[in-house]
Amino acid sequence: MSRPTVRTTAADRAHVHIRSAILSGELAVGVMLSENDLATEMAMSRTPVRAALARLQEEGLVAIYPQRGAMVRGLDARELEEAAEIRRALETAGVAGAGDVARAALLDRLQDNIVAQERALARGDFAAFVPLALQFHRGFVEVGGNALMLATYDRIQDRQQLAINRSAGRIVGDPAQVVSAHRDLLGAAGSGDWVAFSEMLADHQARSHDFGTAG
Amino acid sequence: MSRPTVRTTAADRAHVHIRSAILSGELAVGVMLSENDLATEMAMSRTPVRAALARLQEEGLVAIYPQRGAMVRGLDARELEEAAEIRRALETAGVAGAGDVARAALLDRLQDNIVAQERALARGDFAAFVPLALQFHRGFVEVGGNALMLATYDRIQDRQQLAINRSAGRIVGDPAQVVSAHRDLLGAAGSGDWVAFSEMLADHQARSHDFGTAG
DNA sequence: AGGATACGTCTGGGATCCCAGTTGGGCGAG
DNA sequence: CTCGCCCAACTGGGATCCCAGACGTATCCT
Repeated sequence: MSRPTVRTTAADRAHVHIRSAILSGELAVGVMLSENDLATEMAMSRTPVRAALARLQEEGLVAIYPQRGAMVRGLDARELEEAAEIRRALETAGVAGAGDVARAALLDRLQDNIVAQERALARGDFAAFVPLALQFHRGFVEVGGNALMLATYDRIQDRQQLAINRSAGRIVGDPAQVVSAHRDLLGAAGSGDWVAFSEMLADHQARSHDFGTAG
Repeated sequence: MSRPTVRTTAADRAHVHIRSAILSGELAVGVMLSENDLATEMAMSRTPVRAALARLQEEGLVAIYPQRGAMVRGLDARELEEAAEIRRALETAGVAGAGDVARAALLDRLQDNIVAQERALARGDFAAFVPLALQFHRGFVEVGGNALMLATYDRIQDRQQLAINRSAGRIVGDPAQVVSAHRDLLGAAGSGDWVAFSEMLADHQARSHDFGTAG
């Protein structure tokens, strides 16, 4: 009954450790990361740390300068806008590619999600609202049933997480308007009108200054 | 005037080497890759080879089984279809996000490309046609001016390359019809009608059995 | 005093060594 | 002859060591 597959590799531990440190804002943008320091801090060799940094570089969270060090990468406004455009494309594609039954199931699920969003905003709990909003938007990709697309979306999505935590609760835009837009989006998605969905989403992203907040 | 930045790292060399070997079909799907063999073959240590394999795993070209080895990953029909759907979403988004001047410039460029496609097909030179077709489709993403989106597209695209080389010249669908579809796509893109573009592209992909061929 | 230079110390990249886990083949028992 | 077990030869993961390159600083010359 042993589970040999769960063997958590040190490189993975290093990866999630550094990653969460960056996303949580514990490691500020621009700080130089030393393989040595990270290794000693996590009580392991430099080898897994280097592997983790390489992965993080591919994910776009750090930039490795040869013979210089690794720096926590920030995202400029342009990059955030580009990420938003990609998410819009994928969410739209998800809605467009969804079958009727999947759409119906999505409607149920996200309707509950919206209620939770309203409750969170009503008590001013932004920390609870942000994950709900992210999950809400992700649902439109999930409904398409395209695993590769969902993985691509997630890859883009979590660099967004960085900017969100940077702005720390400072939500741009009227909360009520955001929830209202979410409701409209869900309506368009439920009826399968992906053209309208895409345009509403563009508007929604622009109004909530989506790059930098939860949208 | 020295260019110290061109210092090509051994890990990069290993990466492009293995990558091209896989994409060219030199390394068949399913074969096990040994870090030792690869290292000795390329006259380097296992360290850069391992880094390269890790990158290739993230790119989806190989699968690494712990304590077992790395296997060249194949793509099943479902994955190819999913990739096609993503490419469609991104090409559509590129067209939708393009400005007027960029679209006009694209029209010029791709018109020449289509002529080259016709010439290649006329002399039955599929080896020349495939890169042209890939470049053609990529143009719709380029025109959007979203660097991150283009990078995402490329990541998805080159796993397609694998399937293309697998089918080795066996183009499914009528060549004349393919070029005709390309011409229609360019027309829709030139007028900025991204909705029509998306639907035509879906049809085009389905007709040419896009997953597995050049499309 | 100002600037060019040389050196010490940091960085990451690569090589080598060691270890645990996996596997498949061979040998022995039934 | 067949089945099961055991061992030997692989695998990749991690640790350690060594190396070349990049900076910062101190120093020396002008």
